[in-house]
Amino acid sequence: MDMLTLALEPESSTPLYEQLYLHIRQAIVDDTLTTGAKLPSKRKLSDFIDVSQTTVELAYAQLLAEGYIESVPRKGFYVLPQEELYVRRSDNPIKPLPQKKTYTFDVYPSQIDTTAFPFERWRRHLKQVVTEENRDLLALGSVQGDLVLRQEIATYLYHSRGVSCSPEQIIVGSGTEQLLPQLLDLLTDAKTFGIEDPGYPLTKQLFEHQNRHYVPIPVDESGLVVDRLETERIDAVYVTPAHQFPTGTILSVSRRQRLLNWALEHQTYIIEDDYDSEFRYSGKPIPSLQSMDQNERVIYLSTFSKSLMPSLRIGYMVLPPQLLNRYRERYRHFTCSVPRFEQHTLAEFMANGDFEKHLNRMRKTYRRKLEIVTAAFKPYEPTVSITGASAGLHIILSINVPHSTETLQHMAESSGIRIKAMEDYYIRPQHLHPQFLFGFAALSEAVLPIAVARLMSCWNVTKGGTSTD
Amino acid sequence: MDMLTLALEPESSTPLYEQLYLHIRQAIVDDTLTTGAKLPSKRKLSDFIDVSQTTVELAYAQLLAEGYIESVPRKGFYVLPQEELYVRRSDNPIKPLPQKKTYTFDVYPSQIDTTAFPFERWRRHLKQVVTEENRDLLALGSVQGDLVLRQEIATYLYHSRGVSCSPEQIIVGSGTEQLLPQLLDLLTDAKTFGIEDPGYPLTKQLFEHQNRHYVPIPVDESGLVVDRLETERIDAVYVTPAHQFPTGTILSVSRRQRLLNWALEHQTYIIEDDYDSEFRYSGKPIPSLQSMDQNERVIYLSTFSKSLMPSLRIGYMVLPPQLLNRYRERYRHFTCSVPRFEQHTLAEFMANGDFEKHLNRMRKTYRRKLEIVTAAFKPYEPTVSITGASAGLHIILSINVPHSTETLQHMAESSGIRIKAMEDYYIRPQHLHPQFLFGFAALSEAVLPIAVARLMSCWNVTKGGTSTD
DNA sequence: ATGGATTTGTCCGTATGTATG
DNA sequence: TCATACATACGGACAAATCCA
Repeated sequence: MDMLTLALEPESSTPLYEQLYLHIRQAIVDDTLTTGAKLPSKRKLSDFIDVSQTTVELAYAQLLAEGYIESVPRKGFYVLPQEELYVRRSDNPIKPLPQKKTYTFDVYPSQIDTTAFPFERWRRHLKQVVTEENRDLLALGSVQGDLVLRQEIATYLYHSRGVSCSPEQIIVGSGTEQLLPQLLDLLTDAKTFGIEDPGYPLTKQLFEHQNRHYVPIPVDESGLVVDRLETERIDAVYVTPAHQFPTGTILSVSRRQRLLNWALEHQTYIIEDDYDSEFRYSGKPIPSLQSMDQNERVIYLSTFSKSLMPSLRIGYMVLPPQLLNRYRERYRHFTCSVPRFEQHTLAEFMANGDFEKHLNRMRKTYRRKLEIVTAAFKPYEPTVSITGASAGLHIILSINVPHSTETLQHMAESSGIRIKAMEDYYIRPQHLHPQFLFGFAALSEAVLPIAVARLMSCWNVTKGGTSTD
Repeated sequence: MDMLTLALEPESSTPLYEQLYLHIRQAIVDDTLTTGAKLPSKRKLSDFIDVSQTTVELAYAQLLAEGYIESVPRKGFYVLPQEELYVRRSDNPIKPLPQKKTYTFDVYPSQIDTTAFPFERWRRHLKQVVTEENRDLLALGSVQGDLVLRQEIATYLYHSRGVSCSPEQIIVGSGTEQLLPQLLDLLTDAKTFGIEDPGYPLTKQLFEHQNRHYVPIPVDESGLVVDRLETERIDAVYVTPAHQFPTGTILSVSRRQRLLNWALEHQTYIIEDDYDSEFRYSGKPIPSLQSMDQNERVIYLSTFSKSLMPSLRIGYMVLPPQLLNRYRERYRHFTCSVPRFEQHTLAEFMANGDFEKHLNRMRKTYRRKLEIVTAAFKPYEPTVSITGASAGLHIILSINVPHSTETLQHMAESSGIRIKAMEDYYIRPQHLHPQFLFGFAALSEAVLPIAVARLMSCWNVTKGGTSTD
C-alpha cells in the first residue's frame, strides 16, 4: 500500500476515519490493493500517517463491516477478492406524464363538496387522539381495524342502513381498491364473477389485476338483470343495489328477492357495494340488500370517500361468518393499512355525533345543488332530459341533438368543460343516444347555473328545447 | 285491499307515511295484496283512513322506488310480482379468536420504543396541515403520493442512504404489504423469485398470496449466497443488504458486486428492502445497494415503521425508469392508499428537520439500550453468546444448553417472556443449536436487565457461563 | 261515436313542529 | 336565544285517462 498518497485533511468536515476508509476503499476498488494484500497494522499505519490508533481502527472496522477486508485474529487485515462492476448504459427515459388540462368547469362524478368539511371538529378530535397517553397507538393494532372504529361503524350501519352485524365481522381498510382484492382472494371457489354493465370502471380493473374471470351483466331500469346470472353461469356477483353506478337505478324488490334466492341456491356470495347510499333526497333511504338477507350470502362494502372525503382512504366490509373465519386464517399475520391515528379520529368523530351532523348538512347541501341544476336544465327540455335525480352526486343527461357522443364531448372540452360520457362506463360498447354524467357536487351554487348555461350553449341547445343546427 | 286493518298511529314517532308504507309492504310480501292488484287511489285512501293525500303519495312513492309497485300514469298503482324469499338456516359460528396471552416481558422484534415519540411536534404539523386553506387535500391526490412528500423522501434518501432518484421515481404506499404486491405485478417476466432464508416471514406470505413462485436462498455470514441465484435459475431477487433480517449480517462488497453484475447480465431486478437501516451504532451507515448500481437494476424499498411508528402505515419504493413507466401505465387510474393529511404531516415533519432530530434521538436511545442488554448478557457468556449487535432493534442469542429450541421457548413463555426463535424464520427447516431474537426496543432501560435476568434464570443459565442442569 | 263528468297521478303552495347553528 | 330550514302533513290545481249517458 502506497501510504505516501495518504494525505488526510484534519480540518475537513469529514472525519479522519472516514477519509482513511474512503482512501483505502478506493485503493481496493482500483485494484491498487489487490486480493490477499495485507493492510498495515493499526500501529504502523497510525504512526506513519500520524493519527491515533482509534482512527485506523474505525476505518478498518467499516471496511470489515462492508466486506472489503477480512480480519484474521492476531495476524492482520487482508483485502478480500473484488468483482469488477460492469456498467451497461441503458438509459431508459422516464416518459413524461400527460399534461393535465385545466378546465373551467369540472363536472366529473367522484368529486365532492369540500367547502363544508368541519375542519375545526376534525382537528379537535385529532388533537385528542394524538397524545402521549395514547402512545399504544404507535404500535400495530388489529388486522381488521381497531375495535373502537368497528363498533362505531357497526352501530352506524345498523341505524342508517339496517345492516346488522357485530363489530368483529367488520374489516377496515384503505377503500375498495384495497378491500375488494382481499375479498376476491377469499372467494376462491368462484371462477366467474358477474359485474354490472355499465358499472364502476375500477371494479373491472380490480378483477383484471387479480386475474379473475368476469362477465358483464346488463343493467336496465330495475337494476341488474338477475336472470342473466343463471344463463351466464355466474358464480358470484358484484352489485350496487341502492344506487347503481352510473345509471342511478335502484335494484327492484323482485330482483333483490331473485338475487338472494340465487345466492342461497348456489351457496355463493353477493358483493353489495353501497358506495353512496348516504345521499338520497326523497323519501326514506333504500334498504341495503344485506338487511334483506337471512342466509349469510351478502358481503356489504362501503367507504367514507363520499360522506367525508376521498383522500381519507377508509373503507370497510362486513363479512358473513364463514368468510370471516377464512379471512382470519388467511390474514392473521397481516396489518390493517389504515393509520391508527386516523382510525381513532374517525371513531371519535362518529361517537360524538359529528358524522351524523355532517351527513345531514351535506345531504342538505347536495339537495340544494341538485335543485339548482335541475332548474337550470329545465328550460332546455325536451332536448335535454334528466334522470337519476333522486340520489347521489351526479345526474344523467340524455341529449337529443344530431351529434355523436364523441362530438359533444369534444365540444364540451373545447369550452373548458370536463364531462364524462355514459358510453365510457360500458364494458360492452353500446349504441345509444348521447348520455352524459353531470356531477354537481364540487361546483358552488353560484357556479352551477353558469356551468349548465355554458354546456348548453357549446352544444347549441337553446331554451325552448330546439337545437339550432 | 282490506283497509280496515290500516290502523295508523298519529302519535307514533314513525311518520304516518312510513307506517302506511310498512303496512302495504307487509301486505305485498304476505301475498295479501297479490300481483297485479290495484292499490286504492291516493284520494280514496286518504279519505278512508283520514290522512292527507301527501301522506299516501309519500308512501306510494317509496314503494315505487323500491320496486314493490308500478305506476301507470293517470290510471293507478299496481302491485308488481313478488318472489318468495327462501331461508335456509346455515348458522356458521364465528370462531373465537385465540386469547392473547399477556406477557411480563415482550422481546419480539418489530416493536419500537414509543416513549420518545415527539407528539407535540407531530400535533403541531397536523394542526398546520388540517386547515380550511388546505381543503384541496380532501380530494384525491397523485397515485404515487403527493409531490411534497416524495420530494422530502428523495432528499432524505440521497443524504442518508446515498440513493439517488428523482421524486417522480418514488411510489408512496401503506407499507411493504401494499407496495410489494404492486411491485411483483410489475415484474411480469420474472417466473422464479429468490428470497432470503431465513427471512422476514411476511415476504414469503406475500409471494404466496400473489401466487408467485419463489425459491429460498440461504444466507451466510456474508449475507445472501449470491452464487445460488445462477444455480437455482432465479429471475429476480428480494434482499435486505444493509442489515439482513433476522440474522443481521451485511451483504459483503464482493457479493454486492456479483449480485449487481448478475442483475445486469440477466437484465432483471433486485428488490432491496432497507427496512431498518436507520439504526446502525458503529461506524458509518452501510451504503445502500441502489447507490452502487449504475444500471437501473435495483428497486429500493423502505418504510417509516421503525423510524417513526409501525401504525403510521407509510412506506415507499424507488422504481428504475423502465418499471416506473410500466407502473404509470398500469396504475394510472388507481389511488394512493395513504391519507393525504398523513402524507403532508409527514412531509412537514421531515422538512422541518424534526425527522432527522428524532432519528438521532432514537439512535442514541437504542444504542444505550443495546449497551445495557449486551452488558446484561455478558456474565452468562459463553453459554449465551450475542451476535448482530451493531445495528437494528434486536440481537441474536445463541444458547449453548442441553435443551431444544422448543423447550427453551416453552420455558420462556411460562416465565412470562414472549420471545421468538431463529428457527421460525427459516423456510427450509434447519437443525441448529438454539438461537433466539431478543428485541430490545420496546422495553425501558430499567426493565431490560430484569428481563435478561428472568430469561437467564428460567433457562437455568447461571453467571459464569455454565448451565446448572 | 261522442262529449262531458269522473277518476286518476302529478305538481305545487302552505302550515307546523323540530332540529340546527 | 332566536332565526332558519327542513321533514312531515295538508289541501288544492291541473291534465290525462277512463267511463258513461
